Amino acid sequence: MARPGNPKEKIMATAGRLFYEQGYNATGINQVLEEAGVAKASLYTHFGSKEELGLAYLKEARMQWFAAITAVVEQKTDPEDRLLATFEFLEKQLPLQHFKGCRFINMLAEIGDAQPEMQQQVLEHKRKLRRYLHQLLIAIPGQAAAGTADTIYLLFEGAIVESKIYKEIWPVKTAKKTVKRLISMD
Amino acid sequence: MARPGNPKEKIMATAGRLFYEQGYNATGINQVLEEAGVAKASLYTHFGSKEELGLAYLKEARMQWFAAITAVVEQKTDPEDRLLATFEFLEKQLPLQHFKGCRFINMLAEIGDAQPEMQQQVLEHKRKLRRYLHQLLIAIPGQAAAGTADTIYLLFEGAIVESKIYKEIWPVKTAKKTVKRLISMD
DNA sequence: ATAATAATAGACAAATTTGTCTATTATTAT
DNA sequence: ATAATAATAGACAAATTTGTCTATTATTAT
Repeated sequence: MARPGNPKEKIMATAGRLFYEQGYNATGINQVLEEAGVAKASLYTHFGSKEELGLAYLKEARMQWFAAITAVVEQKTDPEDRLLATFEFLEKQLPLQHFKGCRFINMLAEIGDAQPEMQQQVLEHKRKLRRYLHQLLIAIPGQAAAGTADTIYLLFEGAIVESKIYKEIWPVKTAKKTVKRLISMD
Repeated sequence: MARPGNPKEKIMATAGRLFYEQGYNATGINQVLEEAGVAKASLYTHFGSKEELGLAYLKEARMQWFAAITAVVEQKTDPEDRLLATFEFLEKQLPLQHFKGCRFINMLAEIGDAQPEMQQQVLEHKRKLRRYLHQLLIAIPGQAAAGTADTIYLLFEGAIVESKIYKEIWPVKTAKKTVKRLISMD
């Protein structure tokens, strides 16, 4: 079961996969260790506890998620195409991940007020996404934004969550269609 | 810790509260028993396992949730008011529940493909909600529906999820405003 | 009143979970 | 080459988890 990379990276990769596939609480540290092919002490020297591993997971996921979505958006030059590319990102990504939904929303459902740092990571991730969509919208000439940016944000988030529930892509397509309609209204 | 009702009802009430507040996996059977003031054997005669209790919880929650939302909708007679009343239901309900979000989406984040019956309950709950919103929309004269009903559904769901993340009510207000705008377009 | 049923307290088991610690081996830097 | 550092295997502990079982008590129906 040896995997490429140093023990810390192996733990991060395996935990990232298992937390997403099975959930944070349903994944034991022993399974992570076993599938990563790494000694238990390595986990506790690099991360102090399971909770810190969970926090590291969220931080890593934030970075990777934004890297992935911006990479797709930056392939486009037209402002409208750039906004719509965020939904095309979902259309490609969600089926590839077997409609497991959003890592952050999933984690938030599992943790409580006893883990404020994790809650904070989720909140900051979503704030950043909200700002990002807002920026993409106001880059389109003649878009006053106002409530429209938040509507787009709600549709984006709704699309992720519902495609998880139905394990179908129509929520993303519907959201994208509505966004097109909204930005052609003003 | 004696609570009103027979043991089965006490377990349902306590599990319903704890699963929602703490999450399903984070809530042990012993805590449910202790807070319900009920013997362990009572749980295992009425429900065969924790998983069956989880399933009963979802079924009960489905019933109660629809009873609550339809009660609010049925106070209105004007079709447009009836559709908007669903968002007013959220505006009232979510803060009262301290923005814990949707019981079904929360549960879905915790369970995997090993619990298909629970997944099915979530799916059927959401299908029913989707149909319900569709019906409320097409009752408004001059509404062709088409994709609009699903857009409203996505905004409704997005509003629940995001108000949980931000612990603020603006997502519901934004969603409601957009729905008003959408139905006055055609 | 009495018999049948339901519920209780709580011991117990088996498995699992997070986390620590030790002795040994491998890797890296000088 | 050698010393310092990193990683390993795995025993061990303490707590927790789900679930079973027993002997006793309370409730309900006749």
